[in-house]
Amino acid sequence: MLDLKFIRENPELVRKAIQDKGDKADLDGLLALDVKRREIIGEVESARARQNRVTLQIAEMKKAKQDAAAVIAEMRAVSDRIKELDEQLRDAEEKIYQIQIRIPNIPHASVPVGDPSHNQVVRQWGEMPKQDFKPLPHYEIAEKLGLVDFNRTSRMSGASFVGYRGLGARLERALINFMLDLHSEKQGYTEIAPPFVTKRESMFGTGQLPKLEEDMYHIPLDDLFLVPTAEVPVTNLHREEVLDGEELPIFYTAYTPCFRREAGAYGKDTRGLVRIHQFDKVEMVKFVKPETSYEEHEKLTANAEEVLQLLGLPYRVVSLATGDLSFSAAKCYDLEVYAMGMEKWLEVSSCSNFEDFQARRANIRFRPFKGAKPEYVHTLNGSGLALPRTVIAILENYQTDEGTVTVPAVLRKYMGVDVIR
RNA sequence: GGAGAGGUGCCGGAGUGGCUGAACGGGGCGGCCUGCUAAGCCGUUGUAGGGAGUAAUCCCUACCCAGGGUUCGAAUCCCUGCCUCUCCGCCA
Repeated sequence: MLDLKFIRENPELVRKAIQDKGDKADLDGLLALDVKRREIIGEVESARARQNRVTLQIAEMKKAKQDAAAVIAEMRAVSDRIKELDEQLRDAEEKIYQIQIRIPNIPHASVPVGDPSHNQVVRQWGEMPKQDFKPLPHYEIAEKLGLVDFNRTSRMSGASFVGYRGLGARLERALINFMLDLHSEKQGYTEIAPPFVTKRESMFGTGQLPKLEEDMYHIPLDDLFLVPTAEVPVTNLHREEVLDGEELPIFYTAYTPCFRREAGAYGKDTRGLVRIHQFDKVEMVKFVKPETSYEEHEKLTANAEEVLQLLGLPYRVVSLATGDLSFSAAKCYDLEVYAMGMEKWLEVSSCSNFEDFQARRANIRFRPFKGAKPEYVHTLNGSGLALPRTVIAILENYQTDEGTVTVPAVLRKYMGVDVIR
């Protein structure tokens, strides 16, 4: 969330951000309430100052065995007035807060302004795959090779739930291990194995709540949420902490399944593995000093790109326009892999810089040096990568005219086979 | 799941209704002193909000896990929540 003082001092900047992101937070309501709030504070604090003075007198009088009844009666009225004002203040602050937490982060100056049609392809990597036979879509390949149990798992858990079998299951596990190994051994990330459910506060910290509650799986009995991404548990690892400046930057990587209700997305991309309620993902999360966050953002994106490069999958990097940017992000690159069978670019990674937006919500700070005031860190995260669409690209781009799938070289040691047949 | 204990400043640890933003010890920082062995002495050491001033700064308010309540007045009493620890039970 944004700092209240910042909003007060830069209302036009905030207004533009709300507009550019296509949001409709009530900025004017907040500004009016803020004026009211400060009026109340002025009054209640002077009343309290008086109360503090008189209360000492009462103690003196009692010690001197004087009758304090009259003064106490007077103070009772003051006390009542303070309570009244306190209530008004609480009410105003709660209303302000409810608006404040719904104001989106401000896009960085380098982000293209406009709706998603203004997304910018900033670079492209790899050869577009070509075959002299008619490539099949992944769901047909998976069906023929017995890699995915579309029908049984739907019967068991509902539509858009998918389970893997045989070499399909092995491919899933191979990809997770390959990605975690790359991030932790070569790219300097510390591996985390977090819980797959979190409390409400953690979902709030990273910005999923309150806006996206209907997209989350919720366990009412314990008021817990299934994680929609490892970003939630891993970023919240340092919630309510003041980190030592020397610890920064902190790089984490984690595998989790991701649970998303995808409310409102029914009928879109329903075929195969493109959009499912539970999918595997390896995530990277960074906690950095503010002045380095944009440099770290580029590096994070490069780290995700390396996964695709090593897998030999062609992709492009898209800088999201303001209208496509998530609520919490200041800037975001999407990585889109090309899948030959579907003839589509599929989003497999979002690499975002949240600046201090999440850090303020989750209260994650650092002390730049000994004795200095704590400042908010900048948080970033990026998928490295989401598995199902990576699997789509592998199955489709590596298919042969014999109906088999060649295993990408880097995965062979994890798969134990060179060809899926 | 049952029973109990507890959450105080950077850390340890006092404090059970007014004089406590908080004793004492440690650490950090600043200074002094010193040839006697990683010593001694003195001082200092939180955050947030509101207001005044060009500013250094000053005034007020709040904060002893969080949120409510009782009271003229709460770190101290009551309620709720969160977290930690111990014992018992259950369990992969």
